Amino acid sequence: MVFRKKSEGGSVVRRPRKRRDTTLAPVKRSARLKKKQMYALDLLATVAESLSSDEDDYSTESDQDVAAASHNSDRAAVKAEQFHEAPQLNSTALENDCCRGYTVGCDCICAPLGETSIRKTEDLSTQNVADTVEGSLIEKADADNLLTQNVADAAAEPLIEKKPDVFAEGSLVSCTKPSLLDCGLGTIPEYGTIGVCHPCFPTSADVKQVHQATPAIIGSLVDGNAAALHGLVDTMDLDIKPSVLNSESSSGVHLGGHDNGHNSSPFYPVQVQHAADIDNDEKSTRCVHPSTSGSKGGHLSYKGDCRTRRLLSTRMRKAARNKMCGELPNKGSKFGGKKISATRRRAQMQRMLKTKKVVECYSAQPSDEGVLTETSGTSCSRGGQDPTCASESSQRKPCASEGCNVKFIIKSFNIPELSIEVPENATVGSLKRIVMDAVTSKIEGSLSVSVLLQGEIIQDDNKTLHQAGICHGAKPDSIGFTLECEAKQDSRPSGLAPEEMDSAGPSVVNPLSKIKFEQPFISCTLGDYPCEGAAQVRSEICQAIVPYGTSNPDALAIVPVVPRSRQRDFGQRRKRRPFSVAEVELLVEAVELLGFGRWKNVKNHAFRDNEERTYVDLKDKWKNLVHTASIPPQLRRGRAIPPQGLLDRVLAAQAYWTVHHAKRDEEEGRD
DNA sequence: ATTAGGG
DNA sequence: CCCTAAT
Repeated sequence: MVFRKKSEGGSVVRRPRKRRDTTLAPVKRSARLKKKQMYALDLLATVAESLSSDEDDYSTESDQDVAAASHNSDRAAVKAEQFHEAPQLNSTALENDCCRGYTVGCDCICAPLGETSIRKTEDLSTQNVADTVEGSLIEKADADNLLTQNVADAAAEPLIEKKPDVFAEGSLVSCTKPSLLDCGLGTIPEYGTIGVCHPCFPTSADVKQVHQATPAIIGSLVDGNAAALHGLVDTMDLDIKPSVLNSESSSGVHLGGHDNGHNSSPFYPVQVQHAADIDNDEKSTRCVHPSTSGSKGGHLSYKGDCRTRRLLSTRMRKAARNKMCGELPNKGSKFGGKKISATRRRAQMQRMLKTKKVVECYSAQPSDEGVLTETSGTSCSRGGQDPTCASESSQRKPCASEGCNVKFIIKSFNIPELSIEVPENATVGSLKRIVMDAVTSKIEGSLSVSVLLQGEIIQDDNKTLHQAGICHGAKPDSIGFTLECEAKQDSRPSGLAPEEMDSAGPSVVNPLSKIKFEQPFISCTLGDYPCEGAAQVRSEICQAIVPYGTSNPDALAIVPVVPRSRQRDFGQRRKRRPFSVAEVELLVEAVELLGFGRWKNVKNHAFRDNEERTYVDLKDKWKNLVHTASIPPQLRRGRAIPPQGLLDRVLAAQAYWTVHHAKRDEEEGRD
């Protein structure tokens, strides 16, 4: 619903489904308009139709939803604001403070509560786990939020309690810097790749074969909460770089749950995705480091700052817009009347493909019968208590095997990058400990979870899913989650959602509940929904933690979701490289000579050899220079402000060429 | 591919 | 710096 409103906010009539409400150039506009209006009518009709059908669904279901949801939380008591804009990232156990954010990818599969009773394995210990799970869940059966915590606990605890294994990068797990990978861990000149995995569940025979993509099962029987789910964390890649290189410091930690088909829970619907899924064009290794995929060495840094978040969300929105455009491939020709459409749309499609990879790999692919069957059973059993289920079931589209049971899947989540300094004489053991500490210190923080619909973050926590537009009508890739890990800064779990705080009370803080996984919550809550949507978490990495680990090899092989190509790092941008004074001087010189506006010439004249600076950069820089120069010095902010003399030249050149351009234009106008 | 301009 | 529109 949210996105609908947004889309309606634009000029729907004139340009339905247009990505953006931008102004057309005055010229040619009228010419295009007729054609466009005709198309617009068609599209509008289509949109209206779909909207009205959706509305019907809502009208019949919303009341029940509200009723169903009311037991969950006091709507009035819950604050809407749930996002933490100022994550604290500096609490790593390491002295190194240049944490950029490491990435943890996870495949989290949600398990409806009832599923815990389903066991397909004879494995005794697995069964024990199931028992434990069942027990723990029964205790809290009616609190969906608690299940959420359980999942989070399960995912988090192994990280905290288990020791990582370290292995050199030759193993399956991932290279981060392909070009630098040839160095062994011991002699790392610049980067080493360290895999961190959790020791397998005791009953797992595959523990030692991490490099063969054997999933390590993490889980704990000790704690009832944690036992609720089994996380699989199989790999974590970590780039370690000497501090000397801090300027480029980028360490990536990848917690990759992985899956080779060797593990999925017999009693949970598990959808696992290969590590290589995301970057299947990366041959045998998956390069998960954010910096690998960027051009010019840009890093995807999750610094947790507002800007980054804003950037990410912006991009997600845009990606969503792109997707929406892409949803009408056969209608693309309708836009053909616009000349620019062809190339631009193609470019958009390319971008879209890049960003959409994530989406695609999140689309639950119920490739396996057993798993999904279990899912359906649970959903329905759960739904039985809920009137919503029945009504929705009747309305749900008949969808083969998956029925209403495709759950939300969190493929991965990002946590702040971690930079680790390790003395050369460090032992493997100490390295493991360091990595472990670093990771756990991050994980121990909290997860900030955002729910995205069509790329838009749904802010209102009190909305029912239907109200939020999350319903069976939603496209599988329309639902997304962002999980951002925030380092623990104080004892209070900042990642807790307001309602969680409300229900648990500030004084009752289960240490294991600090990490909040929204996804299981959604899965369970939505179990009654005929939701087909698979949740997606945007990140450049695709998996890591797979709960409900099991040693059942069959279950895992089931769901190899193979993405088309390596995912573009979402939100990645070029590494910021402030102009040096020398560069500014060059630029000023060039502009003094050539004038502003012909940036290609300026580039060729002064920055020909500087690959880093494009003419667009120069243009931008000039713009900024003019702005800087035009404001009083007291108001100037920033580290490297060019000397006043240079700024004066900027203003002079700007003034000169402005006049010059004006004269020229005037003359041209006369001619 | 360039240029311009908003964010 | 990014993104988009216009050329």
